[in-house]
Amino acid sequence: MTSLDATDRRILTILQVDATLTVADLADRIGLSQTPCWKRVKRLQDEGVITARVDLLDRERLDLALVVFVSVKTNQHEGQWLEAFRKASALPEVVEFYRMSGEIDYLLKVLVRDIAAYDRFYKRLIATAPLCDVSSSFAMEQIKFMTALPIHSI
Amino acid sequence: MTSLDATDRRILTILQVDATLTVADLADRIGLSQTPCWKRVKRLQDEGVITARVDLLDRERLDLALVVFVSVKTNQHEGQWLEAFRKASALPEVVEFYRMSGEIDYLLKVLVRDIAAYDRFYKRLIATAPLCDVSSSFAMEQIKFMTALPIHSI
DNA sequence: AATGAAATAAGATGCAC
DNA sequence: GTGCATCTTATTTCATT
Repeated sequence: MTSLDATDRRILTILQVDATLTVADLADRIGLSQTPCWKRVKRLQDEGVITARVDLLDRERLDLALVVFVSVKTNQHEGQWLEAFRKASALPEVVEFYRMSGEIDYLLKVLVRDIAAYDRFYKRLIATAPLCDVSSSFAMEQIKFMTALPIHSI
Repeated sequence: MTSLDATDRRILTILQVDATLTVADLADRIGLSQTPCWKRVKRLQDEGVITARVDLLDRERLDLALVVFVSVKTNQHEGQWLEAFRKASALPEVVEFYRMSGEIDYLLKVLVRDIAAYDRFYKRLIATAPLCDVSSSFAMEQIKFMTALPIHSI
C-alpha cells in the first residue's frame, strides 16, 4: 500500500481514459522509459489501485436508451427487510445502488430499453421487499458521463 | 451498422467486464477460433459499439470516498441560462450530468474526497448559473457499481 | 461465415547494467 | 532509472469447409 506519487497519478489519469496505449506510448507521455513505466502499471494493478480493464459500450447501440434514477424510501429498517431489499442489486438492470443519507433511503441507477421495459423492471423491484415510497426520475438527456475518476494532482 | 447477433453480445458481455483477455482466450470462451473472433472484436470497435477501453480505479485509494447526487431545480429555462449551467459539466468532480423529466430539472453525480471538498465544489457549482433549488444527497454505502451494461441475450 | 495453420509485426516482460 | 533480449500476443494471409 504505497502512496501514489505524481507520476502514478499521471499514469492513472491517462489509463482511466485510454487503456489501449502501449507501454512505450504511455512511457513517452509521462517522460519515463518503458521498464519503470511498466513496473509502475504492474504495481498499480497488483496493489488494486487499478481494479479492472474493461471495454465501454455504446448504450444506444445496445438498446438501452433509458436511464432511470429510482429513489426508495422505507419505514422498515430491520435487518431482515434490508437483506431482502439488497437482493434488488442482483437485478441486471440495476447498474448502481446506494444507501443514502437524508430523505431518500436508497438510490438506484437503472438502464433499460424503454418505458415498457422499465415497467417490467419496476414490478420485479417492488416484489423484492415492501417499499414505502418509490419515485422514478427519467433522464431526458445525458450531458456528461465518464468512468474516469477526478484525480487531483496534489 | 450491422445488427448484433448472439455471438457479438457474448463477446461484448465478456469484454465489458474484462478486456485483458487475449483473443485466444476470448475465442475459447465463446466457442470460436481466433480469426473470426478477432474480426468481430475489430468490427465492434470500428462500428463504435465498443467506444473505449479503460482502466477502472479504486475510488477509496484515490481519496474520493464521497459520492454525492445533486438535484437541481430552476425556474429559468431560457437558452442563455442553460448554456451557462451546462458549463457545470466541465467541473472535474462532476462525473455524470443529466437533464431530467419530472420534479428535478438536472441531476449530477459528484465525486469528492470529503464534506469539505464537497462544500468547495458546491460554491463553484452555484456560481455557474442562478439555481432555484439545489439538494445534495450523500451516499452512505455503495451497494452496487458496474460500468457493464445489462445486455439482454435476446 | 467459420476453421486451421502459419507468417509477420507489435508489444509485454524480464535481465544486465 | 536505461537499453536490450526474449517471449507472448496481435494481426494478417491463405487454403479449406
